[in-house]
Amino acid sequence: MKRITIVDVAQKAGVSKGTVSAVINAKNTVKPVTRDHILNVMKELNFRPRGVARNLKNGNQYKSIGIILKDLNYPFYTSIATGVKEYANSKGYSVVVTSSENDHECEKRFSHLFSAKDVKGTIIAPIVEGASEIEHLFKLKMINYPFVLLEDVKGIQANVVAINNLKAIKKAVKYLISSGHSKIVHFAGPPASSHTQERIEGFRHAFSESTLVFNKDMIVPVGSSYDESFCKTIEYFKEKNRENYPTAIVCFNDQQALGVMMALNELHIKVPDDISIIGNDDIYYAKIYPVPLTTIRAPQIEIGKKAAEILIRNIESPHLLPVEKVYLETEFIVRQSSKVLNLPYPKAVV
Amino acid sequence: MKRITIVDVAQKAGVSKGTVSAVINAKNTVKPVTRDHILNVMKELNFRPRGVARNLKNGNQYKSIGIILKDLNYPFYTSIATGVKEYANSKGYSVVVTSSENDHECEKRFSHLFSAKDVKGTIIAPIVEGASEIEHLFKLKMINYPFVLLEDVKGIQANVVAINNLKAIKKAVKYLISSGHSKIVHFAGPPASSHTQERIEGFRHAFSESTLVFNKDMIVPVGSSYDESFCKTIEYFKEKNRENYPTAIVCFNDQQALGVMMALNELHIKVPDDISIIGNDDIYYAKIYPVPLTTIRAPQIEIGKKAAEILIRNIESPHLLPVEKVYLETEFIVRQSSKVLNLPYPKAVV
DNA sequence: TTTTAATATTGAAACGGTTCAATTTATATT
DNA sequence: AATATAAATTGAACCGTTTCAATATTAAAA
Repeated sequence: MKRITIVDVAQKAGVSKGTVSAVINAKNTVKPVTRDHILNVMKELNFRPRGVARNLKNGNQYKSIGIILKDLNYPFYTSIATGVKEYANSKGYSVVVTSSENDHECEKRFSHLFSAKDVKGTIIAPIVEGASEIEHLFKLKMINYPFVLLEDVKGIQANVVAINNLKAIKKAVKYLISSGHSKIVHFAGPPASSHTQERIEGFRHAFSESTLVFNKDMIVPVGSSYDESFCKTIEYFKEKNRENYPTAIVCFNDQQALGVMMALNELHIKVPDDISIIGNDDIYYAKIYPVPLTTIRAPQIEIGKKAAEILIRNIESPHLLPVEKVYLETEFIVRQSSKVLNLPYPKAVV
Repeated sequence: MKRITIVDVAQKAGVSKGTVSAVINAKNTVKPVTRDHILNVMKELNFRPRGVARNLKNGNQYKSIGIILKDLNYPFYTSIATGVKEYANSKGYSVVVTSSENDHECEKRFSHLFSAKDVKGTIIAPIVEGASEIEHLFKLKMINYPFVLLEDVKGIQANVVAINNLKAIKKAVKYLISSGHSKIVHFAGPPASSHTQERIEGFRHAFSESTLVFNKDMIVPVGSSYDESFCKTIEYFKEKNRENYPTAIVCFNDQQALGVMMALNELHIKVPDDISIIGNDDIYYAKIYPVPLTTIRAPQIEIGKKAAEILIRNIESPHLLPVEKVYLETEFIVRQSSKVLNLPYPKAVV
């Protein structure tokens, strides 16, 4: 079926392309009767002017950048998007967001989509699992399309803004150790995620730098979703005697931590009196809970802003810029889900 | 500064446009040495082929639709987006999401952006406050650009998929009344939102259909954010004697309800023993709380799917389709934040 | 070396609008 | 009615790519 163009409208209405164009663009040079007639013909033919064609001549009416997240329903990502938006808007860019839903094909499709739609640059939370395919990133590089990754990807030199997961977890574990915890476990994230590996690594490192010894039973495979974590937690504690309970759990992320806390609530295990819980990310909902969550705050807004800053710098530069890699610091936030067991120097009784 | 085009590259590289184009498109007809040379020139000039121009000839490589939400950080909206995505993906469309952040200018900008970028159609959560401007919607209509609204907007005939707020709240209030509550209040949403008005209206209606009488002290202006609702709740109860406490609060939405519950927790008022709380929306996090929230479930996924269905039907139809308006039913979900005070026919003691 | 086949490159015609100087038509003025 | 002016319409050039038949170049075969 042939696509309806402005020529079809012009023909059927018995006018020139120029006049139809004037109607489309609401110019006031068209005689009302002509205008109405053309409008009618447009409706009859269901003519929809192609944005692409309109913009070819006009150029950059609207400047925009894109973000490809992994999950639109996890507040961590939407907060990053908020940061991106803040910076981008201040520079006159609109931001469009998409989510790959952890699907590699989807990520590829979007990266092409954005470059095809003249979205000037894109911030990508890349799916990196094992030997991940990155030819789509190479394609973007080839056409000098500006992009920034939210996670380092091996095998390609590209801009990155991320946090240091290893260091972050280490800080948390060391805090627990120094507050007298010795039975600490890590509820790990989804096996495919690179974050999972980095956080396990950080957990282990913390032990190697302390007097405690690491053993691999300390790593419990759990996953990141609330439901998974709720179920796995119930299982985990059902199989154990009370004297073998850990005194602290370092969670993969806050969503998991919330699942853990709900499960413990169900099991009548008190947080933080019986067990300390530490989350990761500091999502919005981590505060909205009767026992606010101690967590490792990733500066989500800052990540977004920094990524947007680098992206827009690249977009606006007339010449190709060298690659930048930025790792932002995390902040350990103590709330009420964790507890100091004993201090190195016990408080004197007054 | 002049924009770099494929002609500049061709000239500098001493080849024709066609060859450069072949390189850009990774055709294997180019001699490696030529290819490398052209690639170098592209880098030197920082040449970025314009997607718009590439797509003009190519046509619809990628089909996509857009969504303009009001707030990317409120799970209610992102759940709708998830529904949209499910349907759209099944039909081969990619979905791009934006948020107007309750800013009317932003909404306008995006609606133009999408139509300009050849996003085939858009689902819009319109900002309707007072006599809201809707000329941008008229503009879309004029060019027969397909769109679906997530809220009815007065003054324009357009596709709508929404819920019946009035009916929903009414159902909840009637439930409370029939379970023996008589001191019921409504914590209202942001004054500018049309939802706020509709929900107040529903609240009032429920009374007019019962033996209880409505008075306007039952409507407490609170707002929708967590922080606002936390503070206002503290204030509200600080000013009251215990005997004047309501026995039930119908909240504007779940986020507000969570703020209320946290505040009550702070005030040592027990939910549901002292007060019943009813939310609205049934967002994901309404379940993730030690006292799971009784709420009025808006079928978010379904809303998204239905909107996408109508949108895509319109996109793919060769002729202009008549306007559709769909109102989906809400579901009242009783969890643990509400309590039956006394049944109409008291249970016999066995 | 010539012929043939395979490979690489060219360049003009699209793609579907917008723009704007030139032209035509309508209106107002003398 | 003729002229000047204003309003409406036209149409060719243009935006920056891709496409593909035609051509030029190179490699293989005779």
